[in-house]
Amino acid sequence: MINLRQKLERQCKLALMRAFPKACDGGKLSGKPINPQLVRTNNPEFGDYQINAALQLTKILKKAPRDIATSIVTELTKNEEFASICDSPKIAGPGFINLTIKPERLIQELITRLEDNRLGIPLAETNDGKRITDPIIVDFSSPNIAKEMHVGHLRSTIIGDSIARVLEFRGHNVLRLNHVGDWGTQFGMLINHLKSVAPEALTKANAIDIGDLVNFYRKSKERFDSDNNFRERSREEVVNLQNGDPTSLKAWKLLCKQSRDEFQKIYDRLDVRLTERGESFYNEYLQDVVDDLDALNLLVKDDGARCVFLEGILGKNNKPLAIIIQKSDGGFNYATTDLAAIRYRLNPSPKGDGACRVIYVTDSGQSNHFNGVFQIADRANWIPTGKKIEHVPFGLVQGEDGKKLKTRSGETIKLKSLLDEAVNRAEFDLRRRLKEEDRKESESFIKLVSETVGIGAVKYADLSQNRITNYQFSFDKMLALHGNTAPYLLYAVVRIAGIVRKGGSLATIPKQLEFTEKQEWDLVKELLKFDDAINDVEEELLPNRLCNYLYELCQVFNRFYDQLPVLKAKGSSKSSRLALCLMTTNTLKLGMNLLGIPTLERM
RNA sequence: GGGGCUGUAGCUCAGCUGGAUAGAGCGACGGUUUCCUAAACCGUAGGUCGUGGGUUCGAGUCCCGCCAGCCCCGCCA
Repeated sequence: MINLRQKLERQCKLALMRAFPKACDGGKLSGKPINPQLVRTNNPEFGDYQINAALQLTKILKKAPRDIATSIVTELTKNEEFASICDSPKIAGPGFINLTIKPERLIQELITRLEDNRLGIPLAETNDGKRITDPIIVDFSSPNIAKEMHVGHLRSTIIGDSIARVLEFRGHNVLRLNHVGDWGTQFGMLINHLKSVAPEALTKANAIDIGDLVNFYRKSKERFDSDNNFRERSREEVVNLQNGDPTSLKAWKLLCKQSRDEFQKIYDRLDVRLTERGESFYNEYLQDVVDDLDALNLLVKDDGARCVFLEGILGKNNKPLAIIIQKSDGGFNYATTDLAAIRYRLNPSPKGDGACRVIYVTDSGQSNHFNGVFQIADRANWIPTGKKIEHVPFGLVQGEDGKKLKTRSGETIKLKSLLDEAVNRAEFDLRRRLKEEDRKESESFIKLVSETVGIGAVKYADLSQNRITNYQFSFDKMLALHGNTAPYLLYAVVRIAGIVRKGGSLATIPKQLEFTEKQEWDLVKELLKFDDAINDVEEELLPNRLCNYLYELCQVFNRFYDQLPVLKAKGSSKSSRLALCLMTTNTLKLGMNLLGIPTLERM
């Protein structure tokens, strides 16, 4: 209820200014404007919102908090707009002012949203009411070429996608960038190996399918580690590639294409859309980074390498921490690439993306790195005022033993096999249930439900946890039918679809809604919190806020569903309850969609 | 040695500009189905919010110290 809340906030400020004009003027002068401290209550018995300002003002005003509260309430009730939104405010406890939204106002709000295909979520605008056109970049997923996607890419891909979806829905122009590792020293050995095992691939088109890239990578690494001659030729190959040698370039492109095709299978399955723009894209901008930092006198030669020493961050020996921009052999490394990327992304078109906000979704192990790089970009004045670059870190994926997730033999878990297992388990569970309930379903139904539940469970388990902390991966927990899981949420949607199948129509929205039961009002109020949840995700980039909301909505809905009949209700009660079902299913479908999880009609 | 993150019920986790009695789920114990998918709902038990200070009318939340765990720390990304 962002709009109602904003109106209330305005009325509260007005009331404060009228009740205590001197103190408010003083607050303005001192740069600390007096805030009504309007917050949502945590307990329904205190109404919907509460004003906490009275307690804080006791010192400034030298009055008892309840007296201050009385003065605020007096001013509030004089105001017509306030009176049209809230019942008369109540002073409670040491000086809280409890506000309750009028039921007719809640119904009005609900009807507005029922008729709005955006469910009351506004499009993002600037302060003066214009649409925001500058893109927001979300940099996520970022696997390495010639390697398979593994569990380490899971969180970035899922969290990044959800953040991008929420921003897109709010109307932002979102550029989803896949900053793949497609450059660097490892390509020397890969190209070298390719040339020796499949030279025909470099002369004919589509001559070869490398097939198992992981195996290919492993074999070339083995040779690199054991064969001096091979190692030497690999180093030369890196130079060839960087100098733009056509054959090396062709080999490189071939490897990239192979990887890209493999990645795409996973992205298709996860329904994640990405624009590939690998590290190599920034090659031509690297030298400028060095030159410009040098011109700004930020570069220092140390031990043969050219570095920027960070301010306020000490490394070993109590010396400022150095970030290497150019290696002693003249090569660049990842800090250089990231700096070039920052410049390109923030530079206006056509020399850049002209982004207003750049979001990096990577594991928290890179926090130090981004801290350093952002500081350098800032000191070089490469971040125009009003533009934001932010690291969105997330914790490790751990097994149920609390250690980094590995296979039993200690290897990294492939993303594909992880998804397969989730889907297989969902299928097994579904078949068992069908048998128990003596239901017959087609194979295509079983496949669809298993895939949706399995993949949805993996995504939801990840998203529903605060991303900052490490995340304990458990198939049993994510696929559980109870608790804060994808199956529980999916089931609520299915229940509503069941009502429709049994003769309830959600097609027409009644002009008048009538609610008499507590369970109905609880659901109304919960439904109206959706915009707050979306707002939270956009501001704090925490998708778990949306998950928590959807979960709570399901709990409130299930209580309603369990305790009140819908189809057997009479007259306006039936149509009003159907309207609640419609709003609930619309909210769940949209909410799940913003998490990247499709819903089902039956399961 | 330096830096970052985390520490909340037996377990996994929420806790939104500091606000009233710290919330879920799992697990445990007990109850509910002639009724829209019981894949649900209701109830009981379970917490000195790592620890010691400080700020505040008020601290799980902010500041400082300490303890524990995880991660990172110049020529890989």
